Amino acid sequence: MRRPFHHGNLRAVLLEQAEVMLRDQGVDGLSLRELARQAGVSHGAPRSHFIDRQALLDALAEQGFDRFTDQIRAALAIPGPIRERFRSVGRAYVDFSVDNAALMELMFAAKSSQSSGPVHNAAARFFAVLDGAMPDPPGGDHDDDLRTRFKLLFAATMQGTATLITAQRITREQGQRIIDDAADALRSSELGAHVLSSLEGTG
Amino acid sequence: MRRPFHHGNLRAVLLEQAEVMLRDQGVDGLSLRELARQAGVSHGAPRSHFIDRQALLDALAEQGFDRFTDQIRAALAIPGPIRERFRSVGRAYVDFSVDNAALMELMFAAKSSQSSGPVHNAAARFFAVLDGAMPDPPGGDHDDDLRTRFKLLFAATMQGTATLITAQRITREQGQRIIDDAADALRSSELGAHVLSSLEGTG
DNA sequence: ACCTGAACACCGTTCAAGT
DNA sequence: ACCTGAACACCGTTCAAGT
Repeated sequence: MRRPFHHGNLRAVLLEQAEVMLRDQGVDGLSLRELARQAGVSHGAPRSHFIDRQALLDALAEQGFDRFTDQIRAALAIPGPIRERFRSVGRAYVDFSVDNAALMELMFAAKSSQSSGPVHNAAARFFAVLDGAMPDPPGGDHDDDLRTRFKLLFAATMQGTATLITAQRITREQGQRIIDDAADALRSSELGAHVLSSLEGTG
Repeated sequence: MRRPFHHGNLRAVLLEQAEVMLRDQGVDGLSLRELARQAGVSHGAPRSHFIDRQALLDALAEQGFDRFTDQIRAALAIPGPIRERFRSVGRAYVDFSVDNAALMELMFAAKSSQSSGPVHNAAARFFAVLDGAMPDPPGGDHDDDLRTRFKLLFAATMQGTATLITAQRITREQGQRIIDDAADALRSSELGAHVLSSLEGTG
């Protein structure tokens, strides 16, 4: 029972194994030839599905953004007051980032910050959902600039917390505490007061 | 006038060129053989100064932490009220991180988060100086846990801001705004009130 | 349309040998 | 102590040829 000439499933298998390899060995350890070996095909075979190594990394980044988006969406689905929403999103953001550290590097790499293409679109979808963490106030008389500043401040805190945990400078527990403190500090800040006043009781 | 057998300066030259290469091509583009070529030595020569590629990367990370430390120290040297100190440190942190993005990756890589060795020590010195952004209150009756939480929250915000700029998700100007907003939000927060009350008028 | 396999130009690492 | 240069085992990429 020899393998057929056509694998039939190669692209999916390569992506799946690539993710395992990425997690275990990091980006540097991700080898196309090793991937081909594991899939039982010749080293030239991946070329039919990914034009080069970067194309495979881009596909991983795209997939990563989609999964990340799902996680944030799930966190947003949990009902509760606005403070609880932020904590919930923060937890989801940090957890995903820490559990997929090497993947996050790919996703946020300058290379992947393309101005078009599938990765760009997946990233755009992600940030759109993340924006949903703070729904538009019912009135509509909000200051868009203040809202942006508020959101970016929280996004930066989440991202930084994730980086510090991944770099093993702080523990996961300390990271969780940072998120909680950030949610509190933001709420009680002048910036937060402006932005959140019209949202109280929304979630 | 042929080159002498002993380069005499090879280690320093390799490190210097490696930093240029790191900035221009990223970590992936940093090749020992290319480095040797530029220095006019054989490809085996670097071995006498760096046992392997990672050893050179570690040396770069160590150097990076030392320079980063200097930048933070310079920012702290500027006199002013505590709010201004935080803005100043934040600017320095973000500027260095963005201007040395590839180097920062090395410095914060899990590989470099060693429990001993020169890199670990350089990192420890850095974080000690960063701690100095918030000097011990004169009274001494402060809550150490609250201070730690306060510092980590600000550190996470700086780090996250830098990452978002490097990933080209936000502009440098937006990043600067985040730092300013963070300084304000922290100050007016309950956490900030507890921690900073005994420090007002210190700087 | 998908895969093979040789070929090419790169790597990092090792190590005996030279100065 | 420092450097050379051959050797080895890996890469990614290209491309004619096979099915």
